[in-house]
Amino acid sequence: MKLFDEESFIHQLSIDCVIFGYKDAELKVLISRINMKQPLWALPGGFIRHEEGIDQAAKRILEERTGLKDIYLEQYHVFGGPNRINHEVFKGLTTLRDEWVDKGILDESGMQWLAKRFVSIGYYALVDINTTHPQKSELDDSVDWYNVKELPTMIMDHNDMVVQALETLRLNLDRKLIAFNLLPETFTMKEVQELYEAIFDQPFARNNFQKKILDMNVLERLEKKFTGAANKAPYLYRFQK
Amino acid sequence: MKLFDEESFIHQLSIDCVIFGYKDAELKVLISRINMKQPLWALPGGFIRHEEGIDQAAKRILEERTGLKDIYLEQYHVFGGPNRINHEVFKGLTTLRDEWVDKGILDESGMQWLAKRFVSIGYYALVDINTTHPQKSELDDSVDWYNVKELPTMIMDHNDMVVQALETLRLNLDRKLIAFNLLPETFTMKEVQELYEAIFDQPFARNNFQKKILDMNVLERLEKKFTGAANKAPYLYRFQK
DNA sequence: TTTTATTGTCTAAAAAATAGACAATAAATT
DNA sequence: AATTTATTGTCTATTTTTTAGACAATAAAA
Repeated sequence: MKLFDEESFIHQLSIDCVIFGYKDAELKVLISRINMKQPLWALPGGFIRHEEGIDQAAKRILEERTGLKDIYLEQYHVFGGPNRINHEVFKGLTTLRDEWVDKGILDESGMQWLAKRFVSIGYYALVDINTTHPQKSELDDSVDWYNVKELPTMIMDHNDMVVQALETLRLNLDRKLIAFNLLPETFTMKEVQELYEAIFDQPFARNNFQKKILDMNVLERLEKKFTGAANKAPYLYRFQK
Repeated sequence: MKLFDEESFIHQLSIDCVIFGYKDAELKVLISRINMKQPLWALPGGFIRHEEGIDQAAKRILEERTGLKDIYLEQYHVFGGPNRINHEVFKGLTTLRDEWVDKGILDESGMQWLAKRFVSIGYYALVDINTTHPQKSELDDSVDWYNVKELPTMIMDHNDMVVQALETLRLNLDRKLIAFNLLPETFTMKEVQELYEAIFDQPFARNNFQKKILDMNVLERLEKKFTGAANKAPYLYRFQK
């Protein structure tokens, strides 16, 4: 099967996904290492089919590249500089060309397509790492979580795409109540706070933070959690809305 | 000269501009009536050249379609439904086809291109109507200001594009200090307030509104304005930042 | 039994937003 | 010339929100 079937897709328009995850009090991003002779890191991305809407395309692309299903993605910015060309992948493909052409997954017109200048729509989402198990596709060597503060150098402007997605995330965190997507089914208030501190990369006052979150009126308080620690047991909360 | 030269542009990707203007305490939008047998209303839009960035393209398109120069446009949303096809304009073109093909401004491949499904990047801006004089292009019968509350029915999803642009405008008005673009060089506080009331479609308290605006520290107070009215003369202000 | 660490909540203080009041003023009215 | 009217600019009081400080409750360790 042809991997880059230029007939099926809108040309020169792509989608890239910034998937934030959270674990061990650290904010992470899902990044794939592309299956090439020399390693290339990139956000999970792809192209838009003629018969699908862009939101739908973003969902499909994310699933194809990472196996993640039913993730709510939100578009946040379009990246369209005049020379936005994927030199890195194109260079990698040329070294693989003969092998892949033989296998029938790449042909000349596919190569020409990928060498063009692309405009890319950035989408972002937040997921709970504990319940999310990315599966790499045949395009990639790996799909893994990287600490947002220690990202590898990615192709094109993908590092900048993450920076801008993070800005959008911070702006929308309270308004859209998306933070709770990053937490397990039940959680303590301390866990919520650590999550906020990871996302904003700054500390919050415990007393006022608790009040602010409870005043949102979207959390249900459950029983206390006996942690075995030498202190008062915290309540567990569940997100409801 | 060929009007729709499909070779020069990225296919299936367009830009549409929502230009807000303000006059007589009313918020207006710049809308063109396309030069067709039967009238079609549309936002000023166009396509992206291979060698230009999208922001640059938006500026060029706006100038080509309306004559407006040096307007700061900001992208706000991408519209990419699965069947986003410009039926209206295509239908209009078919009735003009023979005439235009004769003139050499349209050919078969141009028609095929325009019949495709398009993803459109929405841009918006604010301008001072008093110092802005839109000039229609040869594509259009007219380019005119319409009250945002009484817009004509436009092609495709252009009415929805305006709604979403207005939401973005309201969210960003204070943060980006764009309101003052809608006012003449010097203005009174009452004029600023009327502008805000037009944009938000709601009244503000005069005393507190004045305080809020002055606390932004971006206005310079000039001399008083002798209006000839039977009351205290208001100060004039100038935007400086 | 006392100590320690952490949680939940209360209150005080500070800051910001809202509402009410009034003096200043330019022209119209008397 | 004095008074009235309409509008502007600003001040203060009030309310609401945010921030900071304090302390009781609690589970286990000492």
